[in-house]
Amino acid sequence: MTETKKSKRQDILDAAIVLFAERGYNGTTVPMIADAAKVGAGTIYRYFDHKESLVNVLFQEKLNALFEQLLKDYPTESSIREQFHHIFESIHHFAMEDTHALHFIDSHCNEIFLTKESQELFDSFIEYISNVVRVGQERGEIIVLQTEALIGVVYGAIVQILKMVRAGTIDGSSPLMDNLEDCCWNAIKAN
Amino acid sequence: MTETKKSKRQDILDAAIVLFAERGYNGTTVPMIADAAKVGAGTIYRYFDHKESLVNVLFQEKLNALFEQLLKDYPTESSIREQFHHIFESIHHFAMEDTHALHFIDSHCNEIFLTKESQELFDSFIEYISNVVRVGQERGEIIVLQTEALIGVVYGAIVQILKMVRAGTIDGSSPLMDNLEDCCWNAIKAN
Amino acid sequence: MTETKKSKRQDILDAAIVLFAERGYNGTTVPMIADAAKVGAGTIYRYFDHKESLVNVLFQEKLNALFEQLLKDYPTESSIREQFHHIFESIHHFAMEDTHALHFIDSHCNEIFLTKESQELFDSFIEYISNVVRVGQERGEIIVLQTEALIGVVYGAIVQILKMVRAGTIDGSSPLMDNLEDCCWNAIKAN
Amino acid sequence: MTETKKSKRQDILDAAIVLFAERGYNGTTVPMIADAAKVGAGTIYRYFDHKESLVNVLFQEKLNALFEQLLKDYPTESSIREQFHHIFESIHHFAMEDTHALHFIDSHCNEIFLTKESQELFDSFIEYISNVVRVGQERGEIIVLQTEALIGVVYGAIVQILKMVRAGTIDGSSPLMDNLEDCCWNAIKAN
DNA sequence: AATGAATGAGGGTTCATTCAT
DNA sequence: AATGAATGAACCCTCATTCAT
Repeated sequence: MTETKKSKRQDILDAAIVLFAERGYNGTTVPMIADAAKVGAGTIYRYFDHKESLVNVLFQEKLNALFEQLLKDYPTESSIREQFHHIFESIHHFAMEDTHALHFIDSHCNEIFLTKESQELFDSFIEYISNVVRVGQERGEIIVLQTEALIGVVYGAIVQILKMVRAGTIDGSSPLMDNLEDCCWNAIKAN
Repeated sequence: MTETKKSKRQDILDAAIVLFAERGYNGTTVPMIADAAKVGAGTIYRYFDHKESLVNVLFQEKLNALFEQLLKDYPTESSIREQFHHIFESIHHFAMEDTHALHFIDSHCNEIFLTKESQELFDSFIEYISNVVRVGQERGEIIVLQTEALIGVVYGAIVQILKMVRAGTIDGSSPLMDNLEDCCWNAIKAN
Repeated sequence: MTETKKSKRQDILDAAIVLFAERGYNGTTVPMIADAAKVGAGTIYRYFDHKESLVNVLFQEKLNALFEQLLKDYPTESSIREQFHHIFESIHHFAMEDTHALHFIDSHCNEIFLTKESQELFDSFIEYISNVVRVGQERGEIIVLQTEALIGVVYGAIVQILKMVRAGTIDGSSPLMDNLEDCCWNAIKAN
Repeated sequence: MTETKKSKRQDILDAAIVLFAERGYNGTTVPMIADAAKVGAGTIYRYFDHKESLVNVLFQEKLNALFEQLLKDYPTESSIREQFHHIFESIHHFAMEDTHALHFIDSHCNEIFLTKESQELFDSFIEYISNVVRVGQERGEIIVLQTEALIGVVYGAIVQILKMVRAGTIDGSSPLMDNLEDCCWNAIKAN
């Protein structure tokens, strides 16, 4: 066959993330995933111990991909504003390339079926950004308020924007997104 | 009995919102709700046609409550900045009074089991705020960018902040919240 | 309704023991039990945590019933021969009253899904008979050979006889059974 | 390779009997057998039509082996007591050589998945012994009671003894086993 | 000949919903 | 009006069997 022949495992992951993003973990049944992935229901269990295992693998894989995007060409030596630009752009880029991943991560990051490992990975992602904010505060580029709160403002704004891009409410291309980055920065910049 | 004797219906709604907020609609079973409400499982069906009906009633009641909070003493004649303050404060107040409601609304507002009516109510809520932003843009108080995008920034930021307050990550009392309101405003104010 | 109205729980147990005796635990499905008991499959789970729980409850209930039969009017002061008679008769009586119970006990007593409690109950049953044999050996009524081995001979013989009665191969009524009791006794009596 | 290289077919049978004896037919999965036999799951289906076919082949092969053991050097001309000795010894020998076979046969001889052929082979085995008992009765060496019942006593006793040997409860070596043979004989001998 | 990935029917179990009490 | 026992459809998962390699 000349069809794109990814592995079944990947087919399953690809089908699952769409459904999890759209319907949530508990609203998605294993047969739904099997149908969407065009595999038998039993096949899913050759690659994943159980449904929870699948969602955790997916969560970690996507979060790692986001993390890699973030760390790629990270401008360690630049100003915090430029680092902020890099972060915003990375997340934006990630959301554009993998339409469902960011929404999936955001809507599942507090669920009780996430393993400790999944939760810690998410925490380390937040921690990474927290450090940038902290340094920005020390350097006087970012206002001095409880760091977590500032993360909340920016994280909430970015994720919501990208949810809207995904929903088609707003357009995810260049001029608007650059302006929205400025908006987010303005929320936390000093002065 | 001298206990607070609200109606069974209210007991059910009160129990359900906590569970829906914490575990999601699909992660919450009807027996769970019945137990938490201290009623028989069958009793729920005397007040609600089915589980979907219950979640829609809850969604609309809570959203209407939020809406009422918003409209109460709304400063129609004031500056957009002052209107923004009112909106921020209203949502904040709502979230403080009813710990689970805002998170419940936000985490369920895109679910497929919401009726058209529920969705339209949510849309009208967003539309109400959109109009404020639009007027602000006309008056030169708010930057001129696609209105929906600005709503997204502010809505995303506020909801995330209040989720963190709920989780105990940040403190929801006065000085910090006032500053965070400024942050949100800075994100969209003109110049 | 004027039908015999035992509890559903008892209906389930009554249906299950027949199936377990005839097809074994693993050869019996929960729907089979539900059909035979004329209850919904879900009803079984109102009374038993899971299938393993059901089989253990059944095992212990039946073994306790056998034990009670054994202890009822037990001739503590009589000769070992008379005690042997009582034991044989008790097991025989038990097997006649509850056609499937003895075969069920015997065919499941070594299964891995039995809980420690079930196993210990069975051990205590065997131990009870062992003590009789031991005393018989001390009194010179029973030959001196490893006690467990003698138990094996008699237990194996009795159970096999009663399996055959159950299968219709032999008749379980008085004259024959008395003679078979003598056979079993002759196997272990002194001289 | 210098390893004992029996056929795959034999590897499968050897693995299967251990599992069937320990876990029962329904408690044993085909992948379990494949793993234990160190063959692919599919390979089993090159040698056996399906799982039922495998268990029937095994049942018949083992029963034939037992039968052969029994017929080897059978003392046709000797006294019934000597024939009894031969039978007891043959079964004992068989059980010592092939630890799981006798238990497998006994625990599966009434199962519904046995083919008519398997059942008839088992019946013919019992019938063979029955004839010995019958002649013994005619010759006045064995008590006159329903033949099947006497078979039950002796068969049940022997099988139970050998199960206990297998379980390690009693020792299967000479002095004890000879005494147990006497026990069994005493159960059915005339006078 | 041999494999083991793939399948889907059917297993044990849960749960939204009904209904006799 | 209120209950919770009862139900059976549908859940997650297993496993006998097939088949491309």
